[in-house]
Amino acid sequence: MLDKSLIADLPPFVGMETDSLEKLISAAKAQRYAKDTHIFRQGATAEHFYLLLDGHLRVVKVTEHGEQVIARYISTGELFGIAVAISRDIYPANAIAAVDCVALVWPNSVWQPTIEKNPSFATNTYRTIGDRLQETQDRLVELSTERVEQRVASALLKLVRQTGRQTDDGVLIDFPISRQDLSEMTGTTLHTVSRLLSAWEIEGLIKSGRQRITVVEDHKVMRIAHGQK
Amino acid sequence: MLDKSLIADLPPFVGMETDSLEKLISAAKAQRYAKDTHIFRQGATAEHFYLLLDGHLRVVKVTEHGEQVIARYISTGELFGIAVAISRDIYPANAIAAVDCVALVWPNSVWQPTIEKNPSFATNTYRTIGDRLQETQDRLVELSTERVEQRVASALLKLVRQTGRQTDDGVLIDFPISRQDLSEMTGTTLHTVSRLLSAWEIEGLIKSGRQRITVVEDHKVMRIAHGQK
DNA sequence: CATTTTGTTTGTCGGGGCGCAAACCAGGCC
DNA sequence: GGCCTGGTTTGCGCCCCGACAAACAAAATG
Repeated sequence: MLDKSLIADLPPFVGMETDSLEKLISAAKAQRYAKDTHIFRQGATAEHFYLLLDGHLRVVKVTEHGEQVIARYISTGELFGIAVAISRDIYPANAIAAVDCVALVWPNSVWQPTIEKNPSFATNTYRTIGDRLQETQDRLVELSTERVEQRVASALLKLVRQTGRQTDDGVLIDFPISRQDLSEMTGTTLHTVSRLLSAWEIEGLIKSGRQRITVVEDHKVMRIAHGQK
Repeated sequence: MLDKSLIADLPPFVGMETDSLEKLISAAKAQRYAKDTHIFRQGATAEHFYLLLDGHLRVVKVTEHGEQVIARYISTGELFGIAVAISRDIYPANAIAAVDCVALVWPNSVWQPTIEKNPSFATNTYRTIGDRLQETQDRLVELSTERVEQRVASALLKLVRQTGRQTDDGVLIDFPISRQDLSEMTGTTLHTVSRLLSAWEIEGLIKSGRQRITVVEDHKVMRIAHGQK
């Protein structure tokens, strides 16, 4: 049996009353997802919504020509797959575990009553959706007006902020991320990303290895992201 | 005094009970906005939400370097400026009248009670927000993976679908739209847009004049948008 | 009607970054 | 340990498209 303490302190649930919380958690199922497996697939009918208890996953849109675009990364403590909140009956993207993950899964039928009984939960989740809309629009602006160099730098900083772990070298992005992934976040090719990272490594701004990136001189990366120099 | 019949049949309000509708409309103020004036400004504190009763307006993000990106066009019957729905306290963009417009204006204080009393209104608006999120993400994918030619063609088709008016030449986009506007919708320059439109006009796909575009051969434009040929 | 403003067209040039290809490298796995 | 898969680096050539410039056309203004 799951305990409400698992989620009580997570942002989506702050302000919820204890009994509502207990009811909610009792309707959940915990589920493990191995690295690189799908939690749900683009185009599938949306029957559940999720909370990521542990791990990192990426939300990926696939075009009809097979190209992939990473819409966002989801980190521990975030809701995802909440198609039901915006009345969508299919998932608009794939969700793929970037590392081994644990998630709570609810059937969509739980959503409506929960929203109605818990205004603070409703507010929290709609704010989340707003955040994501805003973030997506910001990326749109970025993609429209800034050059590759700046976009890759921004993406690095966003990942660092979201999932950075302090090490003695600098701040490490705390899950495996390839050049290809970065290119799919920034609308370019892995070749270009590779070239940029190589250059930055030589200049000492970052350290990187196979699917590992550590930001050493975040000031300088920020300068690049903002187009100075 | 405003009458509820003004809005009763509009999508956001379908399913609302008559007395709620009357209450809502009685809290509204109608307001006229001349062409090219701002309804609200990016960064201003969000104190109202709006419904466009007549006209067309564009939602424009401005970057710190002064470049503009058109997030979307709003047409008659749509809600806009609903920052309050997603708990934002400032508007994330400018709203500018593309033609003379009439809008209903509500103070934000009306929002919460209306949402709570009218589940169908809540559902409708959250679906709208979902639609906009989805649309924004689709544009992100487009911008990441498709070339200028396809993006401009897609933008034309979207405008035609949203605001097209049948004429004997073809389908006219029913408000003034410049090459510059199109470039700000598609992440390119007005020069490139001008060249593309000129070429398409010679091939007979469209007819265009100063701030006027008519799509003649929508099949062919669709083919371009989908990258065939 | 003359003038100014604003949108549009068109030419030329150059470069950023993509496509393609090949070699390299690190881990995982047997 | 040795193979092999998948990630990374690097070189090269080309082309799309952005930058700049200038002329033009059509409204708007008075």
